Amino acid sequence: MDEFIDIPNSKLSEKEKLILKAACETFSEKGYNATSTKEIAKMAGVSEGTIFRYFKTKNHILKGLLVQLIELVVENIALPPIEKILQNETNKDDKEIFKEIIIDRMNLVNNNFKLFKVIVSEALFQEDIRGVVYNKLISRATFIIDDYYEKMVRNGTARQLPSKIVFSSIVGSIFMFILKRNMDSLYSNVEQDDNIDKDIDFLIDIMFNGIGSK
Amino acid sequence: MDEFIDIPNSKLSEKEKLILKAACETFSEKGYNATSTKEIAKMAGVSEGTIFRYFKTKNHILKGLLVQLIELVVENIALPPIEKILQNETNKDDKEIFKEIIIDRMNLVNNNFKLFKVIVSEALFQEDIRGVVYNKLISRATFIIDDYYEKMVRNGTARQLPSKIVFSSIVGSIFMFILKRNMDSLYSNVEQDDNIDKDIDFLIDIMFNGIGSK
Amino acid sequence: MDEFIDIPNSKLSEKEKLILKAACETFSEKGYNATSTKEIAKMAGVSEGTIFRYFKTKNHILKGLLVQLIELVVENIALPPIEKILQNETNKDDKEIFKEIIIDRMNLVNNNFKLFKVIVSEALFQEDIRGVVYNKLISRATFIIDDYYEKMVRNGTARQLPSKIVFSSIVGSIFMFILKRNMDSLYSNVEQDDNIDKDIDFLIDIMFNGIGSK
Amino acid sequence: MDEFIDIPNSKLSEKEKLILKAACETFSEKGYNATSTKEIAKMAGVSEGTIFRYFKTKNHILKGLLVQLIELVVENIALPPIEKILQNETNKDDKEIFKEIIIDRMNLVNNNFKLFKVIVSEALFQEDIRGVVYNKLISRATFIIDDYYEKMVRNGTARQLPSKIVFSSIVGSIFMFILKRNMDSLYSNVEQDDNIDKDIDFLIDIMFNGIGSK
DNA sequence: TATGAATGAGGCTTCATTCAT
DNA sequence: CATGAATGAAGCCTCATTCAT
Repeated sequence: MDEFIDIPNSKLSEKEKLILKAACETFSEKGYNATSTKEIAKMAGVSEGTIFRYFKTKNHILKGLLVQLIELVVENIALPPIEKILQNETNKDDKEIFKEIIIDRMNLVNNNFKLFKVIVSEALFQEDIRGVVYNKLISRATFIIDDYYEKMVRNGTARQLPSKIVFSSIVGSIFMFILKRNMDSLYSNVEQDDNIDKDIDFLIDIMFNGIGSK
Repeated sequence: MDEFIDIPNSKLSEKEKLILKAACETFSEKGYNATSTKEIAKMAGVSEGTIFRYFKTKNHILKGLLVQLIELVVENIALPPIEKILQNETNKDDKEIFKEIIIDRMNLVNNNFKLFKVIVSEALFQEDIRGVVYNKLISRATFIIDDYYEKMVRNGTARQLPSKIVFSSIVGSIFMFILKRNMDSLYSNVEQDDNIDKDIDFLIDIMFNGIGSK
Repeated sequence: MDEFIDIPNSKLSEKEKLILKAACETFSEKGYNATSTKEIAKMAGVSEGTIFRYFKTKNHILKGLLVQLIELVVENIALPPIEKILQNETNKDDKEIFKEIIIDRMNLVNNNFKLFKVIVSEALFQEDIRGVVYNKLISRATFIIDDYYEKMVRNGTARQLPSKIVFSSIVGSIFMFILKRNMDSLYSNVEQDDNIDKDIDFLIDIMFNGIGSK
Repeated sequence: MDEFIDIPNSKLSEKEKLILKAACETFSEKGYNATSTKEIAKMAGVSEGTIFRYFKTKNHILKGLLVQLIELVVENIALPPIEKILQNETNKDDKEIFKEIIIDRMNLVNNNFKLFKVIVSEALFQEDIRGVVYNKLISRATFIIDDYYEKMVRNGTARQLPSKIVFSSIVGSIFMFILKRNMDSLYSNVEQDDNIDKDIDFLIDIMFNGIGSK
């Protein structure tokens, strides 16, 4: 329920990358089920038959994307900003570091928004995909956040609270922040004063100090 | 796609309700595309032909569900707790009221989780559904939250912040809180000390005061 | 390995009969694998989709034919001529009865030659089909022949020999007789003096008395 | 179909033999149509492309097997035992010679059972294959048997009967004898007292003297 | 000469939708 | 109104065959 997705040291061939890219594109536009292998083939610029040389099944393409996503996240999980925090040896303000992380993660999500969208949407209905997402990604993210939060508490920069609630607040806020930005840019016809840097400052401010007055 | 969704003051016939209920059930389990009309028919206990007497198209069933969702939310939008707040005349603590609202909304979501799941997952890929969701639900929710938040500011219980960031924080936190609870109950094999009441208190605490120490 | 072919009290619908007939026709001409369901559909005068309302799978069509064959044989297994012999109460000469049986069986085979051809050819390669053919048909036929032969021995009209060799001789002779007649009529361009009645007399003569002189 | 089968004095290259062997193996297991060229390639230990260097078409592989079969039979057709008979100069009993032939032929068939199976099964459906089988093999066998039988008649060891009926009896008996032995060994779970030598004696006994008492 | 990647036609099967009963 | 048989378009996938390397 988990290990049947083996994450190979996936050096993908050029063709495989082409196909996955095309699949990600079309899946994210029309959804997995509504996308035909013929469409993927056309977008990838290969014949339909070729797809099945590289992916036994249409569903295996999805799994391929999942593997990509996992690698992407895993590879990025121990990146500088987070290392810094875990090492906790800078003299930077906690909020400053937090901001770096948020920006870093936001970029990760934004740059791979389609990939996330495809995986999440299919995780809703495919048990095995869901299992992998939960075990490989969510539980890992939870662990990191918890670990980090714990450090903050020890450092005296955060107060003692149930970590799972803290998780919901932090991750939920960031997630919705990203999501809303994406949707607003699609739907809102009002021109936006898009000062993202300040926005993130506010977001962090709320995380640390809440919305309550003093 | 087909044509625009007109939200009738829909008094649904018994059969229509049966079908929508069955569709909601199966869609939420397998997804819209992966569900056949035959399955819906069987689960609803009607013939396949009957479905098409009430819904011109399979996609119209989905639209039917959307309409149901909208009515559900709209009907509940001016409910007592919110009224209280908007009237702002109680002597209750703001947090107390907030908690009531959260619990109320959480119940709404939990009781209709499948419906939400179906709509959200399809909104990801069907332009017209997405449009309706955004315009009828999200923008409305935004408006309400904004309005309420503004009151709090005026009352001096909240400090002045950009409302869209406040929205992300509040809605994101609550959303993730609900989502995580649902997922943990599915995947975590650790027995949970499920003290939801306290958890919500903490959630609100964080909203108002942040996670920062002092 | 045997019972998954359940022989229903197969009152076949008109459509099912049409499809099976068409399938038998095309299978026997081109073979099972080389026949497309589209061809069957066209020959049956129905749409391709219709086929799959009645037969879950292309292979189920074959199974359907097998069931037909079994019914055909089983229904015919206790027919008058054989009954007569088993009752053994006529004053007819054994050879006379034998001849009746052969003619009767030959007609059975000739009238359903295509059906036999299809089943036999597929039994060569499909394990489950082969199992059913062996258990339902061959072993049954063996039993009948053995039983009958034993009677002849008791009656003193046949001498004591190993029954399985007797089986090979009798069934093999008849089988090849039928087969050769069919093939000759296809390939031999010599006009045949087709005196089947006399031929059968000779065939039986050989069975009873061999080809040796005196 | 493609073109006529020319039976070259086929000295096959090593590769060709490998491919034909592999094809014979897989065809006999799964049937011609159900076997992919990729499977043949893998079993032959060559690449798929190589196959098509040696055989223009998948069907040409089958033809290649047919040629092999024909050579096999033709080469064996004038073998010592038969020569002996045709020369008719031994003092051995006719039955003795007959037995030798049967055993010899049986071995031929048994050793090349898969090849026979493949050819026969495809001859059922491929017109050109069938033609070759009939003209090159069956008519030739008929001729031999007829010739031999005629000699026996002249020698006084067999009585005068229509040769085509004699053919059916002899060939059918032997054929069924071999077939039944093969099937019984597959399906019968009863342990067999496999005294093949005696069995053949009985088979010949029946051929010469029939099953009738005295 | 040998390889195996690439192709695209075609096979089996599903399914939304229609319509006669 | 309700049914469910019929349809045929479209989907996923296989495979014989070609061809650049």
